[in-house]
Amino acid sequence: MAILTKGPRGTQDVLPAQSYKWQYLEKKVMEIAGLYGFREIRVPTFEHTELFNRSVGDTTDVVQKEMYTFEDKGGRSITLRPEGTAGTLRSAIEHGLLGDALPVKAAYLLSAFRYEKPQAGRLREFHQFGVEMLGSPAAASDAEVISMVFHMFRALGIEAQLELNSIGCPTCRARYQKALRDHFAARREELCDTCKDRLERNPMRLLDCKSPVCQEIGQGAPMMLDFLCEECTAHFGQVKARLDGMGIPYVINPKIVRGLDYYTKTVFEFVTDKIGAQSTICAGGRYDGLIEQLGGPALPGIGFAMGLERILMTMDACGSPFPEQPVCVAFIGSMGDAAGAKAAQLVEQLRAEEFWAEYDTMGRSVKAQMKFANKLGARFSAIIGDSELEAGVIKLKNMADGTTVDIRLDAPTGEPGSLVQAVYDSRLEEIASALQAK
RNA sequence: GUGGGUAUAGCUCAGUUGGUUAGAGCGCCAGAUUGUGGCUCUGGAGGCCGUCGGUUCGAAUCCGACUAUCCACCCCA
Repeated sequence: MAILTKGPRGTQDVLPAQSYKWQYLEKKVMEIAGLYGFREIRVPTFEHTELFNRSVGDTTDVVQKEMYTFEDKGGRSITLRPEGTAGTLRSAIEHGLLGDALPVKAAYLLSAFRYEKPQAGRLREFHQFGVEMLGSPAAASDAEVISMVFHMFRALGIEAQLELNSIGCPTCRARYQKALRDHFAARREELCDTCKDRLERNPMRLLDCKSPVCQEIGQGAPMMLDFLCEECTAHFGQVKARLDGMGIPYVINPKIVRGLDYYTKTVFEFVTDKIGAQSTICAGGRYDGLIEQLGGPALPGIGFAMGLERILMTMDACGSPFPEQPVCVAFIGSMGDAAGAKAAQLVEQLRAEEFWAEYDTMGRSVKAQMKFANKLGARFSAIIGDSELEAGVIKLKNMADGTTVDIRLDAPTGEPGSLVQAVYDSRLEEIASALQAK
């Protein structure tokens, strides 16, 4: 197919027939976030490359091989955001948000970009909803953020399992990584090639290698949770206690290792078994040193992001309910110029009352107009021709049962006999019958 | 970056051991007595059979490369 008529690899169009699902999801999560005090923040699509190098981390895959980085015409190194936390924190620091009452709670809906090989649930441009809660070191904030996700998923009809871990603070993690290196270094030569590399760069990744040999060597490897310092142990205990208290089920998964460098202490993922290999639909954690590292005050923070494409896939797989799409209330067809102008007037009256209404813009036959009205799912239709114009009356047809009522063309909008009034009346009957049905 | 599958109409897909003008369903358009939808019937439009090369008298069909796509690894949301 010609390059002009094909979107770039790893991108996806949301077509009109599907966009209502996105609108529903975005509205729902933002509403719930609002109940928890999170207000929307909007940050740029691109940032200085250095911001991501510092926050996400120089050694991570995301920074090393997945960023869309380019030089702008002013010679600056610019990167399309691969995630939302860095820009959000940069913005909070830049605008002094952290000098206000704490905690600062911000929520975002954004697109992010990573140069990866596309597969199910993984795109090069993808969309995230996420929040950042800044300033609170307490386990209560970890629990609040996690419980918010829990409630969002319940509202969206999503089944997912919460997995929880603590990766400690820089101090206890350093001790742990040393112990881990010692464990694997003893049988270094048997490890797979990537794991030999991991041994130096990111030893915690050794634990979830799929190679049977590496897994076997990993048996009996030290566990992070056993190396947590006193403070980190206490914090993790409090998070679990809070979640228990709120009745939020979780499993401890000591193998959760976030791929972004900034995480400390609590890390968590919500995973589902319904959408293929890319099963993490929400992930986040605490990042206590990050704000300071980016040049802000020494304040802790916690946040998460959920991948909206994956969320929608999960909702479809779970059979989650979506709101009904709006239906066309009336199609006013016409024959001839004068009638067409009148139809347009009538339709505008309905639109002024916030009804979806349509008229013919194609110059089609009456039959074709009716067919189109049917395709739109219009509740009512009418055809205006010379005789209707002369009589000043049109027949408004109920498309469901074929019954008609007379509408006076000259009746003002609010009066009986007018089109708008007839539509309102019909809705009253609808509501009444709906009530009776219950 | 590494594997494997796939590539025919807007969509979902047939297409025999290579053999004439490449098919179906859905969708779209138009008709089936005057100006009325759904159901039914009839007709129509719409394809460089992903691209390039090879084998062959002859390729949608066999072979190769490329590209795209899907799935998995990896990574991550």
